[in-house]
Amino acid sequence: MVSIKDVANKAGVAISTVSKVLNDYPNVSEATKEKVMKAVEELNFVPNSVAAALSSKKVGRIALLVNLNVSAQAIDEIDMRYISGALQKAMDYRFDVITLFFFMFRDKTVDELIRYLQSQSISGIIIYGLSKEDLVIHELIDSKMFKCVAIDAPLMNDTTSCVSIDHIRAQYDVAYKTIKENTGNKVLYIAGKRNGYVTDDRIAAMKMLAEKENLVLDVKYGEFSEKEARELTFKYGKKANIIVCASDLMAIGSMKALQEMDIFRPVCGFDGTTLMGYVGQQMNTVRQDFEALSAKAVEELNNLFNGQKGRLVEMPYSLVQINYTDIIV
Amino acid sequence: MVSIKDVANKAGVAISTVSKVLNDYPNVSEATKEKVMKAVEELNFVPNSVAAALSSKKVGRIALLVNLNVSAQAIDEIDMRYISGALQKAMDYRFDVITLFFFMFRDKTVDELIRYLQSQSISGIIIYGLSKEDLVIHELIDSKMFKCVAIDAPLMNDTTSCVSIDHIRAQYDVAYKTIKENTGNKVLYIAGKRNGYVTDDRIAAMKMLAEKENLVLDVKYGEFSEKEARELTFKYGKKANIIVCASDLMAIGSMKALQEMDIFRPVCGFDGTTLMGYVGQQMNTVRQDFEALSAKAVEELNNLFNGQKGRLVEMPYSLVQINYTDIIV
DNA sequence: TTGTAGGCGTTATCAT
DNA sequence: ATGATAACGCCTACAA
Repeated sequence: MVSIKDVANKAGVAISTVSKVLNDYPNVSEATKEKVMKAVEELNFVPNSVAAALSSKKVGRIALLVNLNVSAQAIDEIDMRYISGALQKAMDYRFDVITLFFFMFRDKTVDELIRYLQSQSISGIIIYGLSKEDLVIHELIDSKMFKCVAIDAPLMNDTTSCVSIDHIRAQYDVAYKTIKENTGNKVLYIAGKRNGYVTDDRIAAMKMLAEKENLVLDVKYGEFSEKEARELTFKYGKKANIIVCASDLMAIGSMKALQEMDIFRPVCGFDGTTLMGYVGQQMNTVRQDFEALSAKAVEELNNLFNGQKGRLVEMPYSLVQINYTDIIV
Repeated sequence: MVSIKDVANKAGVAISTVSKVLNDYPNVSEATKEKVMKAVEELNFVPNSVAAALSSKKVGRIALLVNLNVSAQAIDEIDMRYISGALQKAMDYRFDVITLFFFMFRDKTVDELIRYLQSQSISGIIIYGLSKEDLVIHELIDSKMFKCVAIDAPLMNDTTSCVSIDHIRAQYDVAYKTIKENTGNKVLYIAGKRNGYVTDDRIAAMKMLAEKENLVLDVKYGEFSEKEARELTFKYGKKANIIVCASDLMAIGSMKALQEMDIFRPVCGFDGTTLMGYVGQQMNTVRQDFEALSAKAVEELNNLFNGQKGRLVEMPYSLVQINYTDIIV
């Protein structure tokens, strides 16, 4: 393996000089800079990132904390896009990244989690799919030992940012559109997880809409479960005119139930997953660009590393309908 | 951060002694072993894996090389299970793992890839979704610089193992079952990728079956594309009695086409993804346990690390039908 | 502007 | 059986 030493020899300078060139230090003459870069080229030198991580207290290693829901595969799509988006962006910043799943730390304490992350020289964390019940992760954030970026969870402090779309407006928009395209004022809202971060926001949006448009709003918690949405629809679907769901998965569950009941109700979802293309029925949904969200999270982590304070970063969304012929490839 | 030095101080021994205890070296007395472990407990010491990786030429860092197909989300399910299975097992062996996608190295040469992996102190690699066209990856394997385990690609040498189900038998079985459950002897086989590893095996299986059962076999390449399968079905579906597909995704594409053509043909798939539950039509398929496959790959990597030669590891499969109510949760 | 030297946390080789 | 001590490859004051 060619090391910085080899480069230094070849360039006829000291190791530290090479290091300075490589890390964009000031006070290096153009001449030596060129000599060094030439040697780097010729030797195909790639710095050993493990050694770098050990040596410097510099940032550069980040962990993706993914709340994998192993049973629902529409979730797989979202998580996969999160991971893919983050890894791509991380390459730009030359961050090393390790991927971790919540379930790996199921019975661990914060301290154990922290020590594990330290043992990996992790300095930044991106958290996907956090819900209020994940106490350990919250303690982790509160510890302020690491720079954090949470996706879709409005947890900000000096070391923590949040990247998210405007769930209130998005939920409002998609429901409004669906209502205007159809008739009736009785809407069943199948919300997400009780006490979920986005859940409360979205319910608030629905209440606003109900007030403005004079709707009779029935709110039930579907726990982001397709099955639950299905059952709620069997129970309450008939007496509603329109069904608004807090996720595509639940929208599909609801729609399938309606089909089995042999009645029609317009249903709208949330997320814009390709799975929506398989249902046969066109539904409005909110399209989020999960890869872009995740890439932005990496960027934001970099900002935090550079001394910026935590903040909310809002990302765009769009209203779409997803057809089978759109998603296949 | 508590280091090995702190442990040594607390236990009243030398750093090297602590290291020996921690790494199960021989020639350490029970007494000191206990002293050290007690100090470890009390200090909640977790060894810094980055430092360990730098210091020792020991194995322990592995890379997951995933051929992410960003457009097909049934693929997401499979890849997610691969990743999840590997990460779980890796924890048991205390392997550090980094996840990489093929597209990250799209225009890179083998040498660049090798240097990157070296810069990460990677000693083992698991490869998912390899096809014959991925030249760089093949060169990587041939270089024998790393221990490799390929999933579903029969590439073995002294440093490379393969973990896979028996694709020939599986394809034979699922097709046989479907044929026996229905009538007619004209079967359209929508194969996978031209020159794909599993593709050729499965085509061989179909030919065997055709001979034994006196079938008229029509083989077309669907490239594992749902869209392609859909179009092939529009073209050739009518004159077949039965359609056998090399993936669930293609089976779904085919089935959807049949539905639009308003004709019925039994279709069977391959993989056992949950997406099959959304089609409404029951289809036979081969269920693979992707997490188990991936976990086995990690195990096999460990075997290779321990001096074992590369080999083929065969995993079980089963024939199933997937219902909507089975998959939702 | 450049180079020297100490350190990051471990592992591993040698003495003892 | 135990303990110094030199790597591992890089970063970073600090000295020159």
